[in-house]
Amino acid sequence: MKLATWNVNSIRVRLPQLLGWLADAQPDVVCLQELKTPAEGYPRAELETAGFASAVNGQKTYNGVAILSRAPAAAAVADIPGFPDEQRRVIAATIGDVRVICVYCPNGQSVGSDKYDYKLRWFAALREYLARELAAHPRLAVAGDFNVAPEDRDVHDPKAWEGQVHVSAPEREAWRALLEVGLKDSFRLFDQPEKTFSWWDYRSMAFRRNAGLRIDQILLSAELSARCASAGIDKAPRKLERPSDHAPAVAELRADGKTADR
DNA sequence: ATGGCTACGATCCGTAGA
Repeated sequence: MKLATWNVNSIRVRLPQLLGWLADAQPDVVCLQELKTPAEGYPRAELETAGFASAVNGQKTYNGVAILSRAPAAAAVADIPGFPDEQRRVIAATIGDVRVICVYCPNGQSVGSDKYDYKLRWFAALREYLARELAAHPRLAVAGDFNVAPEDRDVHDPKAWEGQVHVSAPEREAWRALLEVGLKDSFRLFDQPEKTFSWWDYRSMAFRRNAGLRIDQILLSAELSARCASAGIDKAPRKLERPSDHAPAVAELRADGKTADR
């Protein structure tokens, strides 16, 4: 199973690029963030024609998430159960033998702001949700835009970013607390090229300067980590005309029953 | 130099993203 996550920054604007990337990259499951449309504006039919079912949690203008899958998705659950929130940031579904949770974590705006406090409360609620889900589903993947660069090597210029939102110590602790329930960052299961990022600012030619952050991740339970054959970032869509500011993160899982050679 | 770009929705600017 080839699993991906991509913050598309408007599904309607990015649909041609998404369809092109689905055809090129041939993923089996794709978590999408920042749809920026309610369910009625979601291009379900076009994606079905491309071979993908959709589990959608949409919202007008902001947020919005979906899980695309070639195989049917079962037991879809929207949002974080028990955490009242107007913002549509989470959708979960089971595809084959894997429970997939797609997340669009809050941005946080600036350290100390109301939105930053919301971000930390939101992460605490997500952690409790993931602990419950992991107990019920040992084959769990949590993929999305976490809006946290976990380590300095995930930041193009750690000095310039020091203490800022996306890298502040409380955010990194909140991100790390997600792993402590029993998840691993698939990207770090493998040697990776230095300065590999998943987001680049639209401004100041940031992509050309590779001035980015690695804030999009695919977290895997122990059972799925053992099945993970590769992980990386596909920068190709970021090079197109009118791109999303994010590139897809990808992880390949071996079929059940096979074990890693490593 | 505290800007720079993109998307949205309601206008011709404000909000938000990261």
